Amino acid sequence: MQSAEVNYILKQNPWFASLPENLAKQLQQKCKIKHLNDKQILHQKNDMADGFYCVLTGLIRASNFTLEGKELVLTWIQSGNWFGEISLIDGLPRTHDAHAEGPTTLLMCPKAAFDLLLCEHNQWKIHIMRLLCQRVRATFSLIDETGCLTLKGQLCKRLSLMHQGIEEQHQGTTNNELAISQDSLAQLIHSSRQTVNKILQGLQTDKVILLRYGKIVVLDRSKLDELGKI
Amino acid sequence: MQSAEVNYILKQNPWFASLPENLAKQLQQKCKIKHLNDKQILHQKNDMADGFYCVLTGLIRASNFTLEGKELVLTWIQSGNWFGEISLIDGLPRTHDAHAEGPTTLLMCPKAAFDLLLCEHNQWKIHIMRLLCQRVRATFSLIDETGCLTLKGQLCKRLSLMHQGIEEQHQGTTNNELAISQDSLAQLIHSSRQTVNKILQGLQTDKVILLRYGKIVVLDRSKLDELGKI
DNA sequence: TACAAACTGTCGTCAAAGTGACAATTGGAA
DNA sequence: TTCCAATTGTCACTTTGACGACAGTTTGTA
Repeated sequence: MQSAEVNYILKQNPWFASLPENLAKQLQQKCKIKHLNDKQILHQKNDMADGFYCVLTGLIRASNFTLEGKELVLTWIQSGNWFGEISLIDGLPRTHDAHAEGPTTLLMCPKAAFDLLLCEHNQWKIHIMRLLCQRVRATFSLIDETGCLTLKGQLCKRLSLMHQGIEEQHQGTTNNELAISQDSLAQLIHSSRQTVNKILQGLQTDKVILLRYGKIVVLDRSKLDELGKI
Repeated sequence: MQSAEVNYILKQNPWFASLPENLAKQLQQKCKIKHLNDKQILHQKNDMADGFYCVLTGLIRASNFTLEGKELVLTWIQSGNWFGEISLIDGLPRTHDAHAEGPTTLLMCPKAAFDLLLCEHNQWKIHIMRLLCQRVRATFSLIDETGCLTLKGQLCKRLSLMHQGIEEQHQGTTNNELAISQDSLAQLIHSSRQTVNKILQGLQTDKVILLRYGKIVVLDRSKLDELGKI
């Protein structure tokens, strides 16, 4: 992967973009690229932290498992987003499993390097605090969504967020396609494939999306936004 | 309220107890005591942050409202727990309404003092980061609970946590009573009073709790823990 | 002691959504 | 080109739990 490409992806992320030039460079210099195949495990819940990550291409699925073995997806992490800081900071184990959803490329800043940054450059602490605040706010939003919205609302919200995430990365050249099966979507909102199918067909009838094999074409994101508003 | 009393309450909280002596003293010196009546509002969602708080006695209910006006309770904050740091750090508005549940006493560290601490004493940043990590982990737990557990499981988990919180504060002298209506419990787990009533009566039949007017007597917390395990 | 407000117990009804089953479609790999 | 696995579409069945209604109980207060 070209360095310019990596730079472009990183800069699309608001948190990274807000870093002072020198800090951004420091972090990037400590990172190495890591490739994962589809379904490959990055780490499991209760593993000790080995590094701080950023998704470059592909997706990371963060999930837990219930006692009965059902997978409970927390979220998908799209390109440009950093994750894994919690365990690095508090020294406790990982909160979730992390699997690659499709072939995925990551940046990885190893734990030792991360600790050194945090310890040697006091400026870093304030930016990590900001990242943590974003994490808390995003997680609160998730709770609000599941509490306030119907399944249709939750689905629209997620579709909208994913579409937005893709748009930010492929400025201008977006084809409005989300490569995702209805099965996976169901997992994401803790629902069933059949229910998701029914909702999606309703949205197709209303000309908000088009359904294709293994993907969804977004026709009207503002409508999705509206239906997913809290 | 006696200073010794305040000290005792503060020291029961793991985060505060983990602070170095000098930092704990600094924070405490900047704080003033604030009283709230039952149902009084501390702050509302979207207010700007005015300070960092700790519950001394009583309870704070953190909640949001849906578009239709239904209250969505995130959690109750029990004595010894600090809150309100998110908005102070990222400068964005409050994430939730905060109401007093019963007559409540707080410690308040005003925003200006908090900012000064954070800016002048570098040690503080690491402790605030730890607090933020705890917040994220607690919020993840909440999501896991709602996703994994049946309503009965969620209810048991919450009862267990509340009982534990009370026990920590009143060491030895606990009477095992949780002063809480079934209505409020229903709000806490986003359910209905009638359903909560049915579950609680099942638990009473199994001799896990006793039901009283406006309160619940915990007979067997280990059983509650077990039923609320993920 | 009487009264009102808050709380609890219980029932029937109804809508939302999980589940199993099975057929049809699509796309990639041999 | 053929075949297989993944995905989609659809239906009937069942469970869960929300909600309205109403009666009974407890508590504080006048």
